[in-house]
Amino acid sequence: MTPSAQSTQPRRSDATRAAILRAARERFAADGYERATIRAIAADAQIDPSMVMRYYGSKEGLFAAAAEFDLRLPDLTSVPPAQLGEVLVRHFLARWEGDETLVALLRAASTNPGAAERMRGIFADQLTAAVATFGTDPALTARRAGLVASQVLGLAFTRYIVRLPPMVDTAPEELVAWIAPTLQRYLTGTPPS
Amino acid sequence: MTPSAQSTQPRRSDATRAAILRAARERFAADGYERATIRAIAADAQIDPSMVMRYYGSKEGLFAAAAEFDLRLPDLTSVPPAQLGEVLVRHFLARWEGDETLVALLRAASTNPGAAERMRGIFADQLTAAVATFGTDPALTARRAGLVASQVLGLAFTRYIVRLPPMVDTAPEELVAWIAPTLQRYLTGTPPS
DNA sequence: ATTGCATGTCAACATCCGTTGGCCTACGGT
DNA sequence: ACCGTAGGCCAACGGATGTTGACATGCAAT
Repeated sequence: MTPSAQSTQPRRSDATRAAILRAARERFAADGYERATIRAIAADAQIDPSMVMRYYGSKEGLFAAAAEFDLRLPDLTSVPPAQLGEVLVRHFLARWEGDETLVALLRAASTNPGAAERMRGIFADQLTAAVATFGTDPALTARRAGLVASQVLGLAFTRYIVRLPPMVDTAPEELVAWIAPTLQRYLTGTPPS
Repeated sequence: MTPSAQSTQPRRSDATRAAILRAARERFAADGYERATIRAIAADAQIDPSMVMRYYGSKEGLFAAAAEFDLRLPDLTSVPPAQLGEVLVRHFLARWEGDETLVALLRAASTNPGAAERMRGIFADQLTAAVATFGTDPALTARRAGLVASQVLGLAFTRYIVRLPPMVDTAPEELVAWIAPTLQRYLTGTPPS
């Protein structure tokens, strides 16, 4: 422990590590897991492919590091219950437009089992936990969270992956207006008979 | 034209072609486009990889043949307007469970541009056409169809690809009950301000 | 100044992939 | 019975990919 008494002293290669991670996220988001090659990522980051192996061990390890993600869901207990749906869609849409990590994860989850597992974790843990904070019936929270995930992921899939023209061209605010009632019902609606 | 006067006389290799196509659909559905190798498909069909090339030209050509698909949407004009949503979810769910072609297309669409293009065609053409048969405002039909696609594809993505536990465990009838009102509103609901 | 270690480069290996061309076999029309 | 041709198999090529190891370089502590 030489200069600063931090638990992890800053390494000289941090810039390189960050460049690799940034390039990896771009490539994974644009091409998916298998088409995104280590060589292409290294070229983008202007370093040698072997550095990727040194710092992240393997392609799987690189993806695991690049796909680290937090939904950053707001505290739903401080949201008026009638606006839960609207708040959620707006949050997801903003989170998706601002960070390509989720697109990378979404693309990779279709073919890579590890990515699917990670996606399952994110939505089963973070989203379910958020729904549980205000839910009444614990037996239904998982199902409500799953339904919300189905609509939110469907929105992302059609807008960012398949790029269905109507979903790409529609303004975010209009999407929010259409989809918010759906999430609202999934979250607080009475379950069907 | 020996026996029957059909325009395309049956070839002796039809059984092989069908075996290849069946194996291809399975592999594409299970592994996605890039992980599904021609060698593995040929092994499943118990033939030589070169036969795939002879009959389908290339891997792209094989996929194009294996991903041929028709949604077989029912005639929506003969459906009571209040039940449009329910009829549609039920139809999609049945179509998805009964034919793995759609799963193959869905998986491949994440990474393969051609598959995404095909998916765009299916939903932009077939679904939009079906919605247009009863729609009142032509300017809105594309958007309504896109919203329906977002929920339906999200359902498929979470249930068959990511395999989110709540979406996998829930019975089809209960999913129909939850999701039908969503499609109903996307199809016939009044647009937001 | 010298040593040690992190950083980076270069070349190569082993494997797998899509694809190709040559060759054998057996059916079907004559 | 004969022969053309379609069906099928085998071996190989060219290229790409993940991964590895040996070797250079430069910073930092002694």
